[in-house]
Amino acid sequence: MSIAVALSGGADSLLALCLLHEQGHGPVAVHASFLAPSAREDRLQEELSRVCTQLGVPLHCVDVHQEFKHLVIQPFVQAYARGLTPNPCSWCNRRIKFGIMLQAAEALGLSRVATGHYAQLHRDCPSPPGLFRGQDRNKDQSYFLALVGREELQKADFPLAQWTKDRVRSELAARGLQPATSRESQEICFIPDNDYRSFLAAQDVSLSGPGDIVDTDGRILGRHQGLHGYTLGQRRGLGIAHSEPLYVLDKDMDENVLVVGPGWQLQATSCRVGRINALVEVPDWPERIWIQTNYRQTAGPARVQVWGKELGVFFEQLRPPAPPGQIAVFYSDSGRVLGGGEIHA
RNA sequence: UGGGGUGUAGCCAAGUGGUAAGGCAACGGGUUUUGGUCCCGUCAUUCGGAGGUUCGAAUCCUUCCACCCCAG
Repeated sequence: MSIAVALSGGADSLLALCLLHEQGHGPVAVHASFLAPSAREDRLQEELSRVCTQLGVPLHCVDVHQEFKHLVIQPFVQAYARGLTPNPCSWCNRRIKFGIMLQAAEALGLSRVATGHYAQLHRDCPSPPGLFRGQDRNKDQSYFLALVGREELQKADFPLAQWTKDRVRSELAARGLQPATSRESQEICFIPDNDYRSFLAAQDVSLSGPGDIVDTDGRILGRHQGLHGYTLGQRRGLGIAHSEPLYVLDKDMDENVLVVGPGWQLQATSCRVGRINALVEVPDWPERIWIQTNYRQTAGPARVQVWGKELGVFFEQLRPPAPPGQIAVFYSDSGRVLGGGEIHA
């Protein structure tokens, strides 16, 4: 009955709040600050307070920056130190938005949490809840929600499921509302200037130093500045003049060597996925599923095999390999999220 | 020191008299709630230096310089 709306400051969650309010759900806005207190955060809260007053909706601000640090930032840093390429947004959705924030909402007597995600939730389907791609395929964010547990998704709500991005702004304008933050949320929210390498260097963690860049024959082509600064499939930043573009093919953490090669060598036939979050029990998955390993990537057909706690995924066609640490999401033909997990080596 | 070769942007490189291709790298921008990818744009008034021939030279001539290879 009572529902919390996770209000970030952006346009999407604001419209989600408006919609629930207008539909008579009597929502309560909950804003969680992920970062340590700052003047910027204070201003944001003032803005949100003003907007909520204008709407006539109560606002609660909760400080989750300690939890965010332990559950998102530190795993992010540790993953990079181990040579992985983490996806903090996916874990944030699981652990913070539909973890800590959901708990905070429940503590306030609210039983559900709505967000501004572009994804659809169907409760009337086999083994509910059914998480589906958003109506706006260009803005679909189901990818980032694939790690959220079934129990938590039962308590979720995505009011923008049927919406398209361009309508959101005009609808807000029609209501005389302006998002508190003008910029869309993009890039890693806890990293200034979008410079994750500098951020890592400032952390209390040991990272590998410079080393050789070699081709698949072992010829030394250049130097790298620490393997954490590179990810599988990366092209830019290698600084190697060659007859054709070179991409990162492998990170050898033991030898501290970066292996590069031309684009045609960047092809994979399979991958291993662990830490599976199954939204549909794996035995109930269709024989042929669609795997997506990046937010903006067309999913490709594949078959899966259960290997203990992992899934072996076999692609029908060659696809670019996904870096270990990234999130693989499995879809059905109809765009239902069957589950997600973390890419292993 | 003889003999041969080469010198075009950060790297590779086309261009042999008609007014400097292309690739890579780099940089800038676009797309994007991760990292990346991808797309678009910018990037030599100048061809090792100096003279000369010519209406006109990176391209021909002279000379100097640098580097490489083979002889010694």
